[in-house]
Amino acid sequence: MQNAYKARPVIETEFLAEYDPTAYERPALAVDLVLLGLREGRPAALLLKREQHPHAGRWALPGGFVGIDQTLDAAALHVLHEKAGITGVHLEQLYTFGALARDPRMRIVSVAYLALLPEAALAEALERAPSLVAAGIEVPWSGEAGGDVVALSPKGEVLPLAFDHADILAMAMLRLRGKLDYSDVGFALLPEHFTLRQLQDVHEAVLGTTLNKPAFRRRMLDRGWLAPTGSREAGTSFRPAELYRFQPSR
Amino acid sequence: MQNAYKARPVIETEFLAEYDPTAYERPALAVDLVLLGLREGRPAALLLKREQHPHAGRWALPGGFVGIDQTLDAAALHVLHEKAGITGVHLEQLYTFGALARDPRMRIVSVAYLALLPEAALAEALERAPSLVAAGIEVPWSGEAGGDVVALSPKGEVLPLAFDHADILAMAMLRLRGKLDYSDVGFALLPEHFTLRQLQDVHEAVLGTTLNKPAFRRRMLDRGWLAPTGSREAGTSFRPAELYRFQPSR
DNA sequence: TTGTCTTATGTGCAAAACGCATCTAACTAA
DNA sequence: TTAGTTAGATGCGTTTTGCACATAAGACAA
Repeated sequence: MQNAYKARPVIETEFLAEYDPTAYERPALAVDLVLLGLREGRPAALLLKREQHPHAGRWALPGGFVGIDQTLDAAALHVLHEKAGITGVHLEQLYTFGALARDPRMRIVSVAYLALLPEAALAEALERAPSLVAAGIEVPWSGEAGGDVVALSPKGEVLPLAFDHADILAMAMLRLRGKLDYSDVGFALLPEHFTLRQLQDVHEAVLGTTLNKPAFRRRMLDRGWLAPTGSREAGTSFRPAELYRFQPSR
Repeated sequence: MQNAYKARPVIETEFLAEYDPTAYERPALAVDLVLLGLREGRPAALLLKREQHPHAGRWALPGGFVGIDQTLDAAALHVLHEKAGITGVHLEQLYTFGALARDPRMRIVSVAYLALLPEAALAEALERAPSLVAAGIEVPWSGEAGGDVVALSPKGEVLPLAFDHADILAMAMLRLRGKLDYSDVGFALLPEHFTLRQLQDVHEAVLGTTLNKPAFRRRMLDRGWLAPTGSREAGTSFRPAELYRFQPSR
């Protein structure tokens, strides 16, 4: 099967490209952002309705091309700023999508990013960019099994997604679920001060499960990431909960 | 701080690019492969010595440009085939590196891939591509802390790495360590039939620690991924171990 | 003032997972 | 037959986890 190679040594067929890569046609390079937050205890992503030709009427992730003098992270920050009007949120690279016919107009390779928006940032984005819609993301698989996701309008209608953006959203949920309980990403969805119940709500919303309260509480407190602020939640008609801050481990 | 945006709605500055993206200069797009296997119980990556201008004399990961009609995975498989002469090994996308001055010649964005080579595939690559060198990878941090890695020649000399390939190697080790005990990637470094000891050796080499034998054995057997073949290891001067096959969970 | 409602927070305990020492099995070589 | 070596199993104390339940702290209404 691979014996055809035994006879001849490996030839560096790329050496021409190494010397004159401009001789080859290049794919266009873009970034697409999953702007993810929580609405009423469920994951929600900010989407734009496409008005123009390819996939007109379908819903797309905010994105943009990568400038020749722009790093990938800078391009993602630029989209965050220009298309959602926000800064200062958690942003991480997700995966790079390079299928040939992702975009029917031309070959575009897209580096997907995941931005995590606390409730305030999500509201701010909706205010600053009125064309954005917070679509509920249904994840019909459990754990890290993977699979499709469905985007729903605030009224509950299924939103058809443009390009391969359903795949990108699925990858975002998969990665977030995978990282949630061994990393500190969960805190990126919370305001600076939060209660243990809010932290548990974040985990339950992302994982799509319910969690045992005393066990969750113990596990989180034992991690050493939570610093009590001394003050308490206000405005409840019952016992107010302690407010904590996220303290990155020393 | 972000109030400057309150006055004006978000403008789609990308719409020109959406219509005529060829008007913008594009970064070149490449793939770089971490070909990782184990040599004498330690991680090893296949590197090429650069003979030409940028970083001449330094050691680089095999890579190549992404063709306009090539998916990213296809480009990675092509490199695997042309530069290492192998096929049929585990290959997964790692991360995309896009720093502005990664390559001094021009702007090149590179999608890094991780290929996991069982011992036979590693030997085959070394035979088919004699310019490849199996460099030992030292990982001087524990767990998933992250940090630098060092490449060593077979004689133990430090090999200076080209471009940002040290970062790519570090990312490869980080990801592999992270995935090792919740996924089935470990089996990608083993032949079809293997003993529990060999499986443990793989885990120990990747993690850079020793593991408790009975606990490891129990954990692996309880996962349901191991199917006993009924036959036993040959050629030992002591009790031969049972050979297992990897059986993806039903 | 007191009792009720509701959620926060703490406790006790059984089940499961894990680390570790140790025991037995199976094979070679002398 | 015996020594040497590693595979594989077992027992047990410790740690982690799941879960039921008890107690604490606030608002509110009678």
